[in-house]
Amino acid sequence: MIHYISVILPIPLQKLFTYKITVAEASFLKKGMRVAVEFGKSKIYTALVYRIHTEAPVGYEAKDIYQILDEIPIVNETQITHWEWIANYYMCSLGEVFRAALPSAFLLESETAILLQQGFNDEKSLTNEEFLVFEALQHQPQLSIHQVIQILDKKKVFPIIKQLIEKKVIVVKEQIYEQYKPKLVKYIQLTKEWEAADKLSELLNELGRAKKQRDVILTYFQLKAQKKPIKASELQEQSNGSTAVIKSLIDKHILSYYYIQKDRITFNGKSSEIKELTIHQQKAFEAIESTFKTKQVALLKGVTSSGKTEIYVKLIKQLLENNKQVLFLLPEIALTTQLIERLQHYFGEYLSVFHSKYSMNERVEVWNNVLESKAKAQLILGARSSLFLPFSNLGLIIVDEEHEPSFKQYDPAPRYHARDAAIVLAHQHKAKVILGSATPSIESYYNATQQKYGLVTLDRRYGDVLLPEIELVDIKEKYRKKRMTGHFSDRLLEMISEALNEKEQVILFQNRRGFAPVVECETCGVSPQCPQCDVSLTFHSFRKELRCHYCGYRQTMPHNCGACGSEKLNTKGFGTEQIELELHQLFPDANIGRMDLDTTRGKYGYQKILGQFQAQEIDILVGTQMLSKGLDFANVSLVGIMNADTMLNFPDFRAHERSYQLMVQVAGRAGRANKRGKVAIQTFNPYHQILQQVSTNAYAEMYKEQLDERWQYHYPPFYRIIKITLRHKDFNRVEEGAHWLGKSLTGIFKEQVLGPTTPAISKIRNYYIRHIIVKIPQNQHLELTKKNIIRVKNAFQAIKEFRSIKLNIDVDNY
DNA sequence: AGCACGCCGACT
DNA sequence: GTCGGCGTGCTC
Repeated sequence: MIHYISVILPIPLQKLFTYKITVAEASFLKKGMRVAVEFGKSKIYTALVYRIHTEAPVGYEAKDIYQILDEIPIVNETQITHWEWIANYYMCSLGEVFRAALPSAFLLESETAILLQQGFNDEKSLTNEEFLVFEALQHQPQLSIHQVIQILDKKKVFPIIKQLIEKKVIVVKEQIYEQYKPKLVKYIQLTKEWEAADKLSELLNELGRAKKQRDVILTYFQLKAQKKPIKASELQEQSNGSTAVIKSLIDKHILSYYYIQKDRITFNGKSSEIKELTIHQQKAFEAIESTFKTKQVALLKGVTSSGKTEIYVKLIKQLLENNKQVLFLLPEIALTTQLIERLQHYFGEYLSVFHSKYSMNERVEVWNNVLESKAKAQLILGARSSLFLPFSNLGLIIVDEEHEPSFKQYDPAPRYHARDAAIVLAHQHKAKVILGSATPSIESYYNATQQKYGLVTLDRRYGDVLLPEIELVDIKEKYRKKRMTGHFSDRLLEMISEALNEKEQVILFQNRRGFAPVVECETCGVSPQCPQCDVSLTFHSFRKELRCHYCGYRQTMPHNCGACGSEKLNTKGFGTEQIELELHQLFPDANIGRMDLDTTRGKYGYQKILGQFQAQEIDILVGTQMLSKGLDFANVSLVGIMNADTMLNFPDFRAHERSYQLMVQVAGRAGRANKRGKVAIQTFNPYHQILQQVSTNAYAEMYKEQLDERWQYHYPPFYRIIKITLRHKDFNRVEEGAHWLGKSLTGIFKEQVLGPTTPAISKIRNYYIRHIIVKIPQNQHLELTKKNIIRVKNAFQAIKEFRSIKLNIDVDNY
């Protein structure tokens, strides 16, 4: 009897592939273990055992497997079922899900390059073979697995590589992550005994003759008046003291040091006890519990700063006590904020963080801990990909900031929505789901009103802090009356000055980076375009260059118009850079920071900026929507939205919903315990219904209007959308292909097909793009629809002229 | 996807 | 005469 295994390969092919195994291997292997297999002429892939059987394949001879990679399955049955749902629902291959699901360290391929790990010197601990690889790496920067095979002159090198990784001799290429060393900054404060202001004279007395020390203390009090944390270096400099003087004050227990990690946001509260819930929180908590008796999903709609986290904490605690695993999903960017640290305070030893920026070793470690259901992996905090961890006993999934678009993966496949996939996963585990948001997505709120989800609302802010006061500033009027300075209205400037005078911080939001999105010739009206994309180039004043935000193309800013030679080049529109520049001129004494893609390059870029903001080294922070994600800064009293109109006019059926969410979220950054925050929204159209709704916090009204529109124009939640994208370098080729595909689909789905349409940006990186949208009414069979689409797709790709057209399908592209 | 095979243009 | 362009087909 010959034994076989069918395996999943990490490639976009629908099929499973069958390999031959020995009897011994057949009894050892289990579904969910990895094997290395040869595929094609020379490639070696990591594959996952899907089925062990004795059915000889017909039509070809099965190959032997190359090697077994695991002792025990690293993927469980539930996961594979979940993957199958994803592959099926989002119309991609199981292999693509497999690839997305496993940390790359689990997917060693023959192409994988091996590099030397810095700092290894314990050569004696290596075996002969290991030493050979080590030595080879002394002479060349990297090795491929093929080269390792040659060097060792044997076929099975995976165990050796695995050993070398474990011994920290080598790293695998994808693994070169920027090493993050936390930088500590020394801050200084008075000790408890001397903290009270009335002790100042006593203190100065005490110091008596020590003039230098008295100077230091006096300087300390001066600096303290600025309400900022005081850096040790700053104190020393300002007081003309020396390290010795400060040292002696430290020794006398008058001053003490404390540290803030420079690049990282630090949590500066100290509580690690789980807080008592307020009455409102407690009510919400109980409502969730009773919802869970009859429903699987609860939507928790809580205004910003209502203390949703405390409710989560209490629920998590309950589940952990019952030995259930909890998954806490967050949008990618929110993961670096205070929330991690807060939860670490509560659940330190049970919590692991998992996200794609973590190093490969860390991710493998978390994976293994979850697999073994270890104590420290009972609560997982992570971005969307943590959905794929090998949970065996999941009790609750929390999707915080449920409305966030970053839960949807756009590229590459699987194009899944983590919120929706989480609900399915929870269902498999018979677990519950909480969707939390201050501004729920229309779909989720609709599901709640349809009784599909339970709805729990929390509309009191913690400590009854008032919601910020929102003021709409009509800049059309201001321009007319000449009350604008650059892009600032007199009103906004007034508010900024006020905040600065009070030593409070300001956040300014402008959802566009760079200096100006368009450069235009005054004489002939021509503006420089990207040679590879259908967009005009954005001017970045920092490097005096023009950049394309889609392909990264850059050129130096020309002196005259490329079309007519005129030297009168103007900029149109504005971005964060320009706002920053104007601020420097308007408030020369303020410290201004900017946070956008350009200043947050590098892994810890934005943590650094946020750290500075937290430490109040920055008074005014200008940024893009990065600013909106769950950051709480105690000292921010004013949020300004520079221009609300650009986002409102975005051509997308969700533009209004998104604008509402974004503005409410950004506005939520303003305000603190003892003072009502202020928000200024500059707009040309203050009567726009969305702006009115933002300013009056009228979610229900916004929801109703949006829902009507969705109904009228056949959008979700009433219709599902499948978006097909076609891309090709040849304009005519896509044009024809899209036309053909559109016609075929229309043949089946009639007026439910929209397009082909040319997107607003019709070319990116020299690829011309076309979209076709299929709308599926609720009563239409989804499976069947997808089958039909796949049939048409196959027919499309059978036509040889169209085969080179890149085609992708995005289900629920929102 | 990736890769080999294969058939046509512009170079030593 | 060859190098290399990318269209085509296949991968257990």
